[in-house]
Amino acid sequence: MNIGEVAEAAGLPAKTIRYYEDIGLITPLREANGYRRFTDAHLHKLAFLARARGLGFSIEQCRTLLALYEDRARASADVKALAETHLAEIDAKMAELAEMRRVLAELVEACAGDHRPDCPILLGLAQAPKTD
Amino acid sequence: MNIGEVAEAAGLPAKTIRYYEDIGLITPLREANGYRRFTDAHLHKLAFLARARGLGFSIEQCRTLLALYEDRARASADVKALAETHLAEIDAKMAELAEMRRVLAELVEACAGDHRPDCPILLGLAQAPKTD
DNA sequence: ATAGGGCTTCCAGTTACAGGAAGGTCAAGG
DNA sequence: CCTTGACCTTCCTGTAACTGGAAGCCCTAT
Repeated sequence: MNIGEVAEAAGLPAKTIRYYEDIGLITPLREANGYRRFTDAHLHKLAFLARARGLGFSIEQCRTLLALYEDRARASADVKALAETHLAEIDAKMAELAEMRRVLAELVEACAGDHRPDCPILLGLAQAPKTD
Repeated sequence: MNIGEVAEAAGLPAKTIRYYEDIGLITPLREANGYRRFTDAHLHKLAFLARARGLGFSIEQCRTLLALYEDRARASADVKALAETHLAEIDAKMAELAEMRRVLAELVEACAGDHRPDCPILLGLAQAPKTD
């Protein structure tokens, strides 16, 4: 397969696949004309990466996951630990967003949103957060 | 005030304040020796920025908020519209994270996490997401 | 005179790509 | 045979919002 075909099949932009090669995540073969050639195994790996990225794993985490995936002697505990780390990261981000949302929603609700200049949102940003 | 003092007071790293000057968010005065000098008004602006950033507004949104803040003739509707846009962004991110979390948690739960290599997490990444 | 702490500018690195330029390759059509 | 268009290649730049570090000036205290 050429890069276009594998990109389509893996659901990744060709640009991204070239980038993954750059950083050593995959190593496609090369045709005589310089074109990259991908095997089914490459496609499989790319699809794996696409899904791992889709779950929010960082590139480095994906690199580790891929290594574990290809290590027949891995312990599932290592995979689980990595996944739990990431789960905790997700939870931390969600909590941060939820707190932002809470404060922002409160300000938005207090704002009339009309032609007048008085605005509780700007006031809220200008003043120290009230300790409620 | 010098940059160290205002950084402390605004709760922003000095580096960040220099960066904000670079991109034109604030324009401190300068002493004869080249040191930046900040007034109370500058501090006020920086604290405003710190809080807006803390709520997740982008730098460009902060720029707009600051302009609205300083425009006596603003309409609160404009502020509210911006805040609501950002609220929607937050909601979108939270939904994305929640979906990641859902799928990932499911995989983690299915994984024994022991010394054996069998791992539902890796299987889940390797296979097309099941349509449940 | 020197030691320290704070200040300056400038450059590089971070994450995970995306956009675009300049140019080679290949199959089909005229 | 030539051209056209769709692919492909590499290389360079830009993104967001800083952070870290180097080299060097400024000021105060000892």
